[in-house]
Amino acid sequence: MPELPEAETIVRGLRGPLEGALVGTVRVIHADVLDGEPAELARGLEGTRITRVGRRGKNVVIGLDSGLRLVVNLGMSGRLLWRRRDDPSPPPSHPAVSFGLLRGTGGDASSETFAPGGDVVYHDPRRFGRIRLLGPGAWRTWSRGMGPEPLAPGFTAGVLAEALAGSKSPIRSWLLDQRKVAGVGNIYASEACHLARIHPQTPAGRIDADGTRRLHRAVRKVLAGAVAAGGTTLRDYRTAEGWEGAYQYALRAYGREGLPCPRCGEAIVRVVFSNRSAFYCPRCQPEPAPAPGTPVSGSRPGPPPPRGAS
DNA sequence: AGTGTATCCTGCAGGC
DNA sequence: TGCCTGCAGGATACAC
Repeated sequence: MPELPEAETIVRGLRGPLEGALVGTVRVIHADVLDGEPAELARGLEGTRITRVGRRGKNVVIGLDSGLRLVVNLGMSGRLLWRRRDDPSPPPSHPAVSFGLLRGTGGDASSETFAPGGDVVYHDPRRFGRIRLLGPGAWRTWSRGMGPEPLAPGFTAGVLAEALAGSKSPIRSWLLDQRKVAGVGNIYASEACHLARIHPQTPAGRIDADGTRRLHRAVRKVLAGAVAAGGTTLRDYRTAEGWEGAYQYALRAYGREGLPCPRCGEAIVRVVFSNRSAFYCPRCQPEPAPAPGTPVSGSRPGPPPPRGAS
């Protein structure tokens, strides 16, 4: 579910209430979302101070004054909700983990007093999400295993071109690989390909220089636009405050099978590969030219050529 | 290096 | 209304 824009929106909503607060009691309702043991999580969190809330790819990262980081991957249906103590709305229906927060109420550093401020609730009906507590070394290893942040200044068209080179993977699948670029999921992969006028099954390494520039611009424009809209709510996603995003109204291709392409009016097509749907416009995003040596599509020349014939 | 399949789960929409 | 099937924003392991 949540991709980079959704994680970013959640992070922005959590910063105010979380940064500077002390973690109170940790409750684990469904231990299967944890990487470790519930007691381990409680030991690592309780009594520590949250120093900053950030993001890496699709993951929400909560930094603690102990040097540990709580890394939350929301999977398909995860939500990270902030609930004030006096929130009258019904509690989340599928809490998996929650922890209370204590806020300073005054006094100097040695006599500071704290009061309960509310709860952070990790809600996840399908429980595909993962919560892990990483020390500095494990964090570095984990973060280095992930590709560049597509909205960071360092992610240039040149960087993208270099990463694409040599890959035979369809560009939609390539974009979903978190080791290549961090944070792109199935919605924004389809959207970026549409905006860049690149067929989702184009081999990544065969996108030319102009196509690479278009794709680079498209990835950033789509992600930044979705961040500005507060993310895309199709069903599960909510902000930290429980609100829906608005980018679903701006989608150009994803989920729009049979509807007109906003650019040319042709009906959007859905194709399934690598077990996931991709949506594209067959007119704006033409089939990639066949690789050199590939027989022309449609001609079935009977028996394949003998081995070594080429 | 790639692809397809299965797996982890629940909820929801659609067909009958 | 109930039952069934298929589908869903992710990540990973496996066989080929």
